[in-house]
Amino acid sequence: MNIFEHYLHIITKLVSDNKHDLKLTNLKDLKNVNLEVPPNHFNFDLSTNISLVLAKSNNLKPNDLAAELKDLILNNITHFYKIDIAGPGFLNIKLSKEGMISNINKIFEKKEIYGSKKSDGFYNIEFVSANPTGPMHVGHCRGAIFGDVLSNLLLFNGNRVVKEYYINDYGNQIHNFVKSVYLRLREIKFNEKFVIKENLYPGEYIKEIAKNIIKKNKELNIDNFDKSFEILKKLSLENSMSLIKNDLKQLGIVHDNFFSETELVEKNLVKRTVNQLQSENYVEDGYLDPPKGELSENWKKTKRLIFKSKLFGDDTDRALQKNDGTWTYFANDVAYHADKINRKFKNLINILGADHTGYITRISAAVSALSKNKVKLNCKVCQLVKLYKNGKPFKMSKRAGDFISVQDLLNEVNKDSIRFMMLNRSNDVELDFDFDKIKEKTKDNPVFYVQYAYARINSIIRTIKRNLDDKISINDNSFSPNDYEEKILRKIFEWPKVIESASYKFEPHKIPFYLYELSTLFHSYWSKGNEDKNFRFIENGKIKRKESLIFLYLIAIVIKNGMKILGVSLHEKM
RNA sequence: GCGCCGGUAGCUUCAACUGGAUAGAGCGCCGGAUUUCGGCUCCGGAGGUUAUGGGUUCGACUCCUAUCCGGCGCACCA
Repeated sequence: MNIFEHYLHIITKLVSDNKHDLKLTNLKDLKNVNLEVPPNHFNFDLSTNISLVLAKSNNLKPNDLAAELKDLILNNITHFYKIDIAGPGFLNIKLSKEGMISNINKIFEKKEIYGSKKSDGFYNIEFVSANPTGPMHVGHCRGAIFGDVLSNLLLFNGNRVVKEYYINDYGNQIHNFVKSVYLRLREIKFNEKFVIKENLYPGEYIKEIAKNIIKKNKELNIDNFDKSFEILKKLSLENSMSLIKNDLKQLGIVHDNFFSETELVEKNLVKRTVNQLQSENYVEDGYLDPPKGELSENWKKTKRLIFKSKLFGDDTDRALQKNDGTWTYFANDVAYHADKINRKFKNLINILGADHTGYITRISAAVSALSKNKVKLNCKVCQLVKLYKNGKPFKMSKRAGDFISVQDLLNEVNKDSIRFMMLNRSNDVELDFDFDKIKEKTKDNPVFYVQYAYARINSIIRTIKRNLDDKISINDNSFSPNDYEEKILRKIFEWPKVIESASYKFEPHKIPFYLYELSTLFHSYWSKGNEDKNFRFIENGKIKRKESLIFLYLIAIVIKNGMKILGVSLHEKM
């Protein structure tokens, strides 16, 4: 239920039914007509550019057409009671009491699904996919939360969504990781000193993993690295994945599916995918262009299988094989995406960190080639997070090899604050994450501010001995909102629009922004009661005006729906 | 050098509903309210050539183009 869509449909139908009277011969631009929120100072509920759009294609003066449309609309739509013509020919519309009541009652019926828009997409969202070589660090956090909330958003609209984690458990990094565990094991068992060398993982957590492995596998033979590699790999990965899953869990994130790169290779999916592309002439045995940047001395022109991603707008073709003939990371990833396509997803979304931007074109090219342009891959990039504490950049002064982990973050601030703040900015811009601000109980801390609004509402509801779950509706026409309530109502009506635009553009940050604005309106209304006793909600333990009760319920519904999508908890008391 | 992202008020903060009206918030600054249903809350004010030049049109922060500044990326790594 979106009143903008609803009335737009009614208005355009009305106009096209009356096109002769209006002397409209050309209605092809009707699809460009929109119904929006008018700028604040106009004090109207709806605004449409219909006369501007239609005047142009019909050679009429916008203001003349506007005058005729105004009468037509007012005479036919009982939910509207006043229309002004503004600026070059905008129609600003005010809802009638009947219109308000009808829409408010619909919200009370919808309740926890108010704002959702019925869709039937089938999405695969791949996010986090942190290398399984240790616990998660801050860099993963933003993308993790972004992916999770985007999933919630799409689910809210009724889509089917699979949240997926691609485990990069193959290749050199894993080899180095397992080697590090191996050396730590020997350190424990044979007292051999662990020497930090290039490519080895020095972090303390490796010791923990090693201890863990020993504890559970007393008989484990570690005389020879190559011989025990496979079993060690398995044990090490189990450990690191459980670290990661624990981090995710504490952030409130649960994936539906973990997809292993090793399995992909073992099941021969890479070879099959490459064959498929080869038969369609997208893969050939050839030579790569030299690298574009500084010429490296290591670069040699050698023949190998390459994917012709230039055909899909990439600036160079991409290698599928390394010098030694094994598959590149990219080749495996292409196979992985082929598998996603085979699983019949209609929409693929990858959430990436800023350092993977350069990868987007080639993997998108691969998806286009594999699906014959039928499946769309959307890559959303999360920019860097900069941590601040006491006004200064926050760095952990631990010894080399350690980094700021998700655990470090969770030791400072709770999951709710992290989630809200990580989303309180567009994914396209760098984000400053300020520890001090998040702990404040002030308006500066958006999480607190929104949660506080909800707690205040609950306080009132408690005082008058009602419950937010009570059924409520408007049953008579004496309903008469004041100025504050009209503003709040407009904001409430905007909610479905926020959801639509957030899900259409994959921009969940619009939700925290919106909730903050809604909370501002509420706190402002509340404070009016300090100034002027007439604006207090309660007198002698009873609600004074039934209108205010309606609005408290409306705000609570929307805050609740919004925070549920964000995965941030609310409290009745704080 | 090439590619991607960004450049909006004094600001190491950002919004602007996929081309609409007088470009909005926050911080800071100036002024005011408040012995409360629930606490650092509220109201008002000043502050702008949207990085710069050109173009597209009834209309541009938004699209095109050139330039400048900042970030990230440019492997046979993952």
